[in-house]
Amino acid sequence: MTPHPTVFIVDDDAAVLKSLARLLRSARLDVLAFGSPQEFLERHDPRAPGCLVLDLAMPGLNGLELQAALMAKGSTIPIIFLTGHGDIPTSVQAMKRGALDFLTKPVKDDDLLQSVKAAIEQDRTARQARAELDDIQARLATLTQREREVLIHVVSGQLNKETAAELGTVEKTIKVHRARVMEKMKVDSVVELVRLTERAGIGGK
Amino acid sequence: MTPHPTVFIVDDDAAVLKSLARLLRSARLDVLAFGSPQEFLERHDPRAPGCLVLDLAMPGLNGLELQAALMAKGSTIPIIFLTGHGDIPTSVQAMKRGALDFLTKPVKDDDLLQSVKAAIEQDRTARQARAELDDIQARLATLTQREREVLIHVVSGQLNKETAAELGTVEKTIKVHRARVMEKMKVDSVVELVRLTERAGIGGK
DNA sequence: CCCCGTATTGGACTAAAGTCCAATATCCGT
DNA sequence: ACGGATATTGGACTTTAGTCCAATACGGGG
Repeated sequence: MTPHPTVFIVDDDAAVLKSLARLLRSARLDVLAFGSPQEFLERHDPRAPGCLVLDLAMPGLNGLELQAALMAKGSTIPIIFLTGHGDIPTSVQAMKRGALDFLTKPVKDDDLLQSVKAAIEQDRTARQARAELDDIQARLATLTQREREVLIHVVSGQLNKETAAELGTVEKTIKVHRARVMEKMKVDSVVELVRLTERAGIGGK
Repeated sequence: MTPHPTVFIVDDDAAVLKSLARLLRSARLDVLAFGSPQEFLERHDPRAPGCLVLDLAMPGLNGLELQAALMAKGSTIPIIFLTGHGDIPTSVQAMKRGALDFLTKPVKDDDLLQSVKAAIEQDRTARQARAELDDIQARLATLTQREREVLIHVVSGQLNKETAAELGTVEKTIKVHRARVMEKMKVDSVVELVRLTERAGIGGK
């Protein structure tokens, strides 16, 4: 079902790459190593679960740039920076942009493993939340334009008669749309409907 | 009404303290300077809006310890660290624990001002959110035990008859409680009630 | 012992929502 | 032009929820 989480490693130093891969594999983790950020950026599938262990200083694209590029591509993979010559402003920058951790070489095996585990866990919960959201969106997508309008009014707490007036139709019609909305959204109470739409950012106030 | 936001500065170096205070005051900010973390910890009122500019290395309590102490006290004041001799692990640690920024001395005036402004703004929105939550909690506090139970069932999407059965009473009684709940919570639709309780972490699923 | 807050219940309706069955009226694409 | 999706509306009820007025019951406090 859900593929195994993978630890992606990007480092231009082949020796480091190999050593990191060995450490992680010894902890029963699936590892995929990349020798350059470009390679990772091109080949990485954002749908793959896991986390990224990223060297900061690399030729071509540095770590922060790769982080930005991934963000731009919509990837939300948790990133753990690893660097030998970083400075404070860079680390702070990385953390502010959402990096999960920022470790310095030489890194203690246990520190890295701990961080990787936390990253994988966070990716897992983020993906789960995302999946639920996608599910809601999928249901929303089955609604017709009119049904969507009615939905908005319903989760705004309006009465059918009010909705009817605002949409230029009669209460009876609204009831029909409303029933279809409940059915398509797979809920059996307005309360559930409110919770769903709330998560999807609809209706608010 | 809402008091002016204040920038609290804590630094054991009197010269730095004075210079920072002057810079911030020149930007029309209210400033309160403290020469030691203990002093700040004792005298700071968590209700005061603003942010904290904190030197990392200080005798007695260092910056991170003060951060922890404030957190333990329930203070959510945004913290901007300022340090001359910090290292990456410390900065990362501070950021992970919620620091808003971590700057290095000598700091560019503009960097600090920018950060302080962001911190004040974040404090403002956090306080606003908190105030709304407190308001909801206050209303919840006016409910009787029974009314609270009914509330839970209502925002779970149950019918009055179901609630009645589970609470060992009749539908009529539930209606009365329910009406009182709506009145005390100051809402006029179940939809609003769901949104309120959602924010207060009640009912979920 | 009486008053107040709380919990309950009845009666009598009004309002709102939901359910079935059925019937038009468009618009769109094959 | 025909079939399907979409939007609308009616009629006829059944369920739920909400509203008013009233009344009983219980536990504390004053």
